[in-house]
Amino acid sequence: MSDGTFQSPVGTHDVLGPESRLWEGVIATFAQWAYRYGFSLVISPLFEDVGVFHRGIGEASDVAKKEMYVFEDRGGRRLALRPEGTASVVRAFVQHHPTTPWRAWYVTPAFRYERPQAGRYRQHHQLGVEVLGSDDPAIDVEVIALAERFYRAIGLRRFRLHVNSMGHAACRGAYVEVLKVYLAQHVDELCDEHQKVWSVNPLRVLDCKKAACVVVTVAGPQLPDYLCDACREHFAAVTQGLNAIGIDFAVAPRLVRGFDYYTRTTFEFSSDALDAAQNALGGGGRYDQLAEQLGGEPTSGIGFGSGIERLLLARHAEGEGEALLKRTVDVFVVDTTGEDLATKLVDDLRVQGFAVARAYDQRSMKAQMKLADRSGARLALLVGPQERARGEVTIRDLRSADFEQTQASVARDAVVDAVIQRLLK
RNA sequence: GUGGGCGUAGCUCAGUUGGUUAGAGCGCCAGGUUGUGGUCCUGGAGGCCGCGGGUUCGACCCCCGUCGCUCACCCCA
Repeated sequence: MSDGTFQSPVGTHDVLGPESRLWEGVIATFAQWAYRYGFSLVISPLFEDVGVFHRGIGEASDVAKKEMYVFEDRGGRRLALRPEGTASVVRAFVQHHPTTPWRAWYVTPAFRYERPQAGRYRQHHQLGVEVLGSDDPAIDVEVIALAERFYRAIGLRRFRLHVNSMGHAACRGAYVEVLKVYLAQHVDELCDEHQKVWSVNPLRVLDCKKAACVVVTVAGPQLPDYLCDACREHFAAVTQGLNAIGIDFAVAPRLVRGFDYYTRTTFEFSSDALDAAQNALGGGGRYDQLAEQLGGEPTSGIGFGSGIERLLLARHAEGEGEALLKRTVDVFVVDTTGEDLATKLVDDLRVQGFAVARAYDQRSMKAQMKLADRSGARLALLVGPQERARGEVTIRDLRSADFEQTQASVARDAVVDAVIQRLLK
């Protein structure tokens, strides 16, 4: 638009009411579940030294290579807007040395420069958790369980969980060598793109959805077969733990995630209600090298992140959540005295804990009643010249069919009690 | 980064082979009911037809450009 007005930049969006109610619900639910699992909120800057992300997520990854918002500030510092949540949190851990195991949750925008499409934005929003300072498989289980329980709590049902282990540096390294040899023998069978770039990061080929690559990799060496004893035992403990608490999952030997920092446990939740192009609800895994890569002591960690837009998209696709859109108030105050008696009445009721709305601009009784109806209020309180003269307020039940009978006037001093009695009985 | 579809009222959309005052539904405001919502009736406000240029006697309509939205590829959340 070039008519002198502005609009939100490409790939970004404003969320207004009533849709924002859905966001409130999702975030509040996550905060509640994170609290249950012992996590504390961490708030960290939206931008970091670009090195935090380069060293964290890997310079070869698509996100670091071509999707980051990098800029220089007035002091000549090279900064980047966060493309994901984990690297910043680990940087904060390294900087502040909190006691371990440290359990943090976050909700944050994330920025990636890419062409927007369904379920994909330049600014999207993630919520997630990180645990640093222990490699106990019980923690892997808890992190996965939190994600699963949270998804169910917001109403999702049609999703599945895939888990895998990527091993640690040594056993994954050994696997990558074997994979390279295998891929070298089958180069001409790969998809067009990977025929050229497979050797840069052979693990990426496992992630390729093209039929050609899938055929080759399914028949090739599988990562779980190359795990060292320690990693194998760790993974067995994770799957055993998931079984113990009744969480359904499937082992996906070819599941590797987009960021380089993952080790051992990796997992992804995908929605069956969404198209494959954007069915990833969230995922995560263990990153036992990341703290060290960011200059800290070797510290193992694990976390997961989930996109809020995706969660809402998936829930919508499942036909859930629409009922949450309707916001209502408890009481609507109608005042036609011209003396603003509503101001005190509204304040009294809000202090008592009620959600209260009123009309403004001296509108007619009829117009105010119409607003009262649309507000979804259970009760309307009417103050007009008659009530003012008698020191009363008329209470009307907006939900009852025979409102003529249930309408009653009470003394101004008794209004709060009357409302309490009608709404809390 | 590459390609397809689409830009008309706050929202969802009509708009005939190019023809002069651009429409509907919903929403909003007011009145019918001089103090009473949910139904109904009547009226009203609200549009540089995304923006710029071109063709034409004449453009919402055709052409070019541009910006934006959207979908797909890639990758992800």
